Amino acid sequence: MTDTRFDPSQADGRWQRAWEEAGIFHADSNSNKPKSYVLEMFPYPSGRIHMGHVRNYTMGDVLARYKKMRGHEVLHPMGWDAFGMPAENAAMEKGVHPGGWTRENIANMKAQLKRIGFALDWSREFATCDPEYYGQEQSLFIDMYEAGLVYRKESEVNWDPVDMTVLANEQVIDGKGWRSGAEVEKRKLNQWFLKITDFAEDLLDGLSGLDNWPDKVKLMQENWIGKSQGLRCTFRFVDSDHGIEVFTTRPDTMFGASFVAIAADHPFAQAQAEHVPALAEFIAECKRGGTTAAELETAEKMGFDTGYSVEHPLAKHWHLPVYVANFVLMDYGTGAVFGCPAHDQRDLDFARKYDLPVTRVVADGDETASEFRGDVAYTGPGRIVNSEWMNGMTVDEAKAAVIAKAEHDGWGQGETQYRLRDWGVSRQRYWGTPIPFIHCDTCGVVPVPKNQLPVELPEDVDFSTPGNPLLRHPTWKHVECPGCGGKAERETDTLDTFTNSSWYFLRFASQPADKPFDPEEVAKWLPVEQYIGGIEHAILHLLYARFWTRALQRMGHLDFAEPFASLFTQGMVTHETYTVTRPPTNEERQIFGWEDEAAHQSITQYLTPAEVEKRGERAFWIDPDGIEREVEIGRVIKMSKSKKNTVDPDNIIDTYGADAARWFMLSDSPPERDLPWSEAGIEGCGRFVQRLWRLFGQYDAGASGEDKALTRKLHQTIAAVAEDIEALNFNKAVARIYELTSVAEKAAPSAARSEAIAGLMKLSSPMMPHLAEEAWHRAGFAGLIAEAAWPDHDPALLIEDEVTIAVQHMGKLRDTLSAPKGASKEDLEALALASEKVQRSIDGAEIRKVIVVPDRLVNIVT
RNA sequence: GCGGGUGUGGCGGAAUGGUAGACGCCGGGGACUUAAAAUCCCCUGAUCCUAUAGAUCGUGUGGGUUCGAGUCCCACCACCCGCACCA
Repeated sequence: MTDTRFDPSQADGRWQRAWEEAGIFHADSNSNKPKSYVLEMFPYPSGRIHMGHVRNYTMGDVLARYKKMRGHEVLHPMGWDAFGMPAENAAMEKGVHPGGWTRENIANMKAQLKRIGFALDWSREFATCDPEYYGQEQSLFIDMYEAGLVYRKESEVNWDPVDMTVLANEQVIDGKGWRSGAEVEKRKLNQWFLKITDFAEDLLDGLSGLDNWPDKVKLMQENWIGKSQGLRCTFRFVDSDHGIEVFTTRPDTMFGASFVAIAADHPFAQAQAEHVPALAEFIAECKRGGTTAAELETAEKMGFDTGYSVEHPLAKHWHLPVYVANFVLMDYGTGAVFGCPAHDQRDLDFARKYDLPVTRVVADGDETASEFRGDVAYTGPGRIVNSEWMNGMTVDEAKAAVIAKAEHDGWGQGETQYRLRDWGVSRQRYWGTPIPFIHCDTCGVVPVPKNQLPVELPEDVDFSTPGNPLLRHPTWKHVECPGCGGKAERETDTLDTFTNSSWYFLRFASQPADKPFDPEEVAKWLPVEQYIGGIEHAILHLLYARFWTRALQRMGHLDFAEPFASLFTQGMVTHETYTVTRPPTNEERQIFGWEDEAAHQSITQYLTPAEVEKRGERAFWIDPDGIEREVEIGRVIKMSKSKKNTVDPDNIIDTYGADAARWFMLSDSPPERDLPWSEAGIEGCGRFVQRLWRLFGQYDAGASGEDKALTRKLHQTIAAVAEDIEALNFNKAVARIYELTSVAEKAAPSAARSEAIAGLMKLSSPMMPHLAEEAWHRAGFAGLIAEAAWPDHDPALLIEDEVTIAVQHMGKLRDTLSAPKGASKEDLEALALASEKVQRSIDGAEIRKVIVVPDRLVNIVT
């Protein structure tokens, strides 16, 4: 290795070994230093590390290394969210075992992570598919059951009648199973649920204390929990004691009601369907199509008139028709609503379609007419009109009045509802945590005794036939009942993988063999000081983790409620897409049957960045026949296999080294925004690594002499980089380091310059640790820079003594002047008026006002 | 449909209501070299122009508040993300 070029292929591995041998990233829970727990969302072992992982873990790594330099004892662990569907898909497609496939992926990805030089405590590594982990999860699940937080109920799933399996929403494409292509049915199964709704109010309240969470995440969780206050009331069938219970958040619009609508799976609809074939058919129609909220709500509004009528609670003689409607959800409220078309868009769409009355009951400004025109509902505030005794009230007054009347007259009561639903955790799949329960004809549902945990997954499973392998396994499910000793069967559902990620951060802090965690050890590290991950987890994962932590607190396992003190959600790594349009090959013509068709004379395919040669603004591809074709450069979008716009981190590290890749991940884009990957960008980072290396080589311990300007710049940079890293503004810290590098390069040799160079080694070491170690060592410093202290800065040097004053005339910049820091307003005004350029602009006009902002600006108003 | 976000040069972006474009990339010009690579230096928002100077315009669109708006307010447009069995 020569001194003029930094060689990452040698240095990276050498320093990674040095760190490992010195064990400097092992977190010592008995240390009396202040503790920092830095955590990035652990990866699913899909096979290869992708750039999104690199970005995520580089951010956490910079913070972890920085905290260590600031004298903290840092816990920075890594593990594997190892259960999930891709492993079962691989088993079906490639005939491999999900466990073997997963273990192999973990080994590969771990090797990849190690090459990037992350400051991780690998001694705490685990995978959620380890029986030592999921066995403890089973134990916690049983605790939750005993605490009344687990229950079973019927719930609908997507059922593929050909593959005989439950499908995830993402496996349902246009209402059909992704593999079989069969029409997906909705089927009811008895499933396990966690009572997250018990904590709805608590989870909502807790958000206000999360000062270091992004507002957008808190807002999304707030909307997800969806607290609303309203009225639950009964609309009685005409001449009957029975009725339909309705929940509404708009009791103020009750006099505008024109129909009652119930969900397709509402008990009354179900009961009627038994003797009304047309209704049964309508309900079946509603059941076709997807189950996702987006699909339900964008579907065309459809209704079925049951022929029944109900009495309006405020006017018995007033009868409303009862419809079954596809836009009413059984999961929310009571599964029934009253429709007030004038003031709700969905109700209006429905009323117009079925020609129902539309009556205005809230004034839209001066518009009070009872007849409502147009197809846009009025949902704003206003006075109540056309509503008998409520006329003139505000919306809020009317809400309170109706609730009070309902409670007084006994036909309803005020109620708080949440949009949040209980969490269905049953999955009819193999590769997950087995639910530790046993079904006995005599004793019912019985938990597996804790001394029999873990309930391990059987290894000998077969994926060649459809259905859940646990259900089909010849022996696994047959057990003795722990209660009566009779014949019984294991539960064959497994837990949703979100349960695995709902407490892993506790297990990193403490992993005893005989219990899920040791509360005292956990208390030393938790809550996580900084959690970093993708915005896609803003709701589900983060809400479930908050829920588990609260549940564990309620059960006495923990004494805190919030797991993550600070949260940061980073953006995605994106890349251009490349497509080429070419004639089909003979083989393709045969496959698609296009031998003679003129219509199919070309095929458009995606190309990977590696296949494309870029020349300036254009791009080209040599096809298999050696013909060069122009490539169309498409939009910059998230890296994904299907669009082939991915870049493999291993290739980047081979070419540029780990530090260049890390530097790129931190440069330019703010961390919360998307980062567009480009070849030019990584090349620039590679050049900067070498540039720093040359500068570091000029460190001279024997140099003497001052350089006040450089020293000032160094101290300003130390303070700014620290501030930027703590705020996770890595792109700004990077810009600061570029600036100091440029200044130091140009400075003449001096003791101050050597100090600046040594300072730069430290400032850049969290980002480019291998380069920094190598330079530190070459400069003759003892020890590892990873263990060095962050440099101090002198606050006095942060203040400039000369400032530039902008001079404006009517808000437009006319001149800039230099003035001493802290100059008086009078002096600045005089200085500004003395400017020839300013005088030319004023051109003799009368000066009406002069605004002076000390140390910044003078604005002259004429 | 509901919820959340983003929008500034050719590109990524910077800017406590106070000099818009820091820093990086791309591009152009030059130095060094037999040459190339590497490196270094200079220029680089648009338009006008009598060109080392000067003027006008310019932060998605249209309004507003203010001495002064990328930043605050109102309305709109475009794009992206999430929507409960993907992780």
